[in-house]
This record gives sequence, structure tokens and C-alpha cells, in this order.
Amino acid sequence: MSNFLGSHAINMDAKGRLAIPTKLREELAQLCGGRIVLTASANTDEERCVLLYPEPEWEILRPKIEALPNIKKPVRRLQRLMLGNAAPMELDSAGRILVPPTLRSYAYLEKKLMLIGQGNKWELWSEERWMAWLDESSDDDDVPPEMEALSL
Amino acid sequence: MSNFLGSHAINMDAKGRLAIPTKLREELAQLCGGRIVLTASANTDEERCVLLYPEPEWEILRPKIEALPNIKKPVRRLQRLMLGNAAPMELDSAGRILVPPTLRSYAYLEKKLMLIGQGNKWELWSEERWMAWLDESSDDDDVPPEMEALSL
DNA sequence: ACAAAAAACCACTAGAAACCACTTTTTCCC
DNA sequence: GGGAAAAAGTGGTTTCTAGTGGTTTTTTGT
Repeated sequence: MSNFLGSHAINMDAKGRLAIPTKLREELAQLCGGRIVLTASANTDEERCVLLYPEPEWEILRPKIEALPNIKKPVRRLQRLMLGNAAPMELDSAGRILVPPTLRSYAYLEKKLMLIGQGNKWELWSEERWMAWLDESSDDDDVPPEMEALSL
Repeated sequence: MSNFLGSHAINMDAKGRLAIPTKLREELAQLCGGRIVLTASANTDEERCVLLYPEPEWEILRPKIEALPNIKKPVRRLQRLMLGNAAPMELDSAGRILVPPTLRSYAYLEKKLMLIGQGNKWELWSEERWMAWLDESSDDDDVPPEMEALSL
């Protein structure tokens, strides 16, 4: 399936639209006919960003999220964020997408953005916040065993 | 059936009316002829919001709530909140609904509201409270294993 | 220098929000 | 209890902003 790598610096226009890089445009065209889903990431506040899934990937994930038993608060948070912000859309004739206002403000998106490939999806960050997170995130020593086992 | 996604920022007017976004209006029109039911959510106090069901969804849910054996207090609470606040209504000619005063005050609704898609229903929040809940709910580490297992 | 892509720009449209006028209901006082 | 005043509800119109589509200019890479 999809295997997105690398990153792009992109500008958002005054109306909240951003032009998908042409390479990625073509990839998305043949992968899902240009149909994608934007939604909010449900990680910590420092990691607020917009997630961009090709539609088929989203349709794998969505039922799993909906099926979670939601007695526990973190589950309701995940559902409210990821379902409550999901926005299916297609690229316009110029290969652009309009990011919904709620997502724009959630992820603090202004003009300068970073699009980060994450295998099955892309992450869309405020460039400023992305830079800040890179600096700040290095000092965490709570490493799960799966990661310890990795030989990079 | 219905699968509501995404969210909208909406303003309530001075008389407690809010205009349903046109996209959703059309969806509701063909789904249930514009007949919906508003009621109160029965979660924690921090999550007080108004629930908006298309009538058919509500009619699936209502008998289940009514049939619950109500010796235990939480059940009576659920029944009193959800049955006792249920308000069937139709959109007016301009696609607006009048939120009953009791629901307005229950969910602290003032002017700025958020409408959050949750699959079979919508949640209507005070914008201020919605923001606060997002911030406050992130630092809860009581994550059930089903959620831990998710790869987003 | 040329071609392609990204960014900025501009004109147009549709939707939301504010506004206003009118009706009905409730409340309070005589 | 009746009437006046206030509040709440209803319907419609106007204004303005955000969304949409397209074009031009600038930048980048070859």
C-alpha cells in the first residue's frame, strides 16, 4: 500500500488552501483517485498537527476508532478528535485542498507549513511548531521495549 | 446509516437559534426529512453538551434507554437526562433550530458553539468548554489496551 | 535560458451572521 | 381577573466574510 517518505515545506494561501506538491499529487491520483481525508492528531498538545490519509487507509482506521469501547476518557478524546475533525476531500483542479478552519486553528496552522511523510499517512505541521518540537523532544528516556530492540 | 464526520464553528443568535450548515442541512433533509431530536449528554460534568440525533437514530436508541432496569442510580441519571431533555424538532424555513432553554443552560451554550460529528450523532458544545476539554483531557494516562494497540 | 512548479494575486459566489420587524406567550401590577 | 409591559419565539432581509475558481508572477531546477 502507501509508503510516504520525506518532507516538504509548503505555504498556505490567505484563504487556507495549500497546494499539494506535484509528485505527491500524482501518487495520490493513482492511489486513491485524489480522495483523501484530513483529521486531527490525538497526541500530546505539543504534537498537534493535521493528519492526511489517502481514503483507503482512513477506511481501515475509521472502524477501529469507532469500535473502541468509550468508557475511558482517553478513548472519547481520541474519537472526538479524530472522527470529529475528519474531513473527506478531493484536490481541486489546481491540486489544492482547503484545510477546514477547525483543523487550521487546532494545529496552529498559519502560513508556513511542513508536510512530513509517515508511511501510511502525512503529518501537516505549523513550521514553527515543527521546529520547536524537534528541539524539545530529544530528552525523553521512556523507551518501550519494541524500540529498544531496534538496531538502526 | 448516518456517519457524521467533521466539525463546524457556529454562532447562536440572541434568541437561542442556530443555523445548521447547508451541507448538513441537505444530509438531514434526505436522511430524516429534517426531523431531529436534541437531548442532553450523560457523561461527566466536564463533557456536558447537547446531542443531536436524526430521528431514526433516536428511535433506535430511545427504547433501549427506556428498557434499562433502573435500580442503580447511574441508570436513573441517564434516563432523566436523556429522556427528560429530549426535544424533537424540525429545521425552520431558513434551516435553523431553536435550542430549548434547559439544554442551553445545561451545556453552558452562549454565543460561540462547536458542532462535532460523532458518527451516528452530532455533539454541540460551548466553544469555550470544548477548547478547555481538549486541553484538559490530554493528560490522562488511563489508556485501555484496545487503544494502546492502535497504530494510527 | 528554459520549463515546470510553486506562490501570490484577483474576481466572483455562496453561505453565514447580524439585523429588523412582527407575533405570541408570560409576567407583573393594578 | 384584566390589561399593560416585558420577554421569548418566529420569519424574513441585508450585509459581509469565507470559499471557489482561475490567472499571473516569481522562483526553482535542469
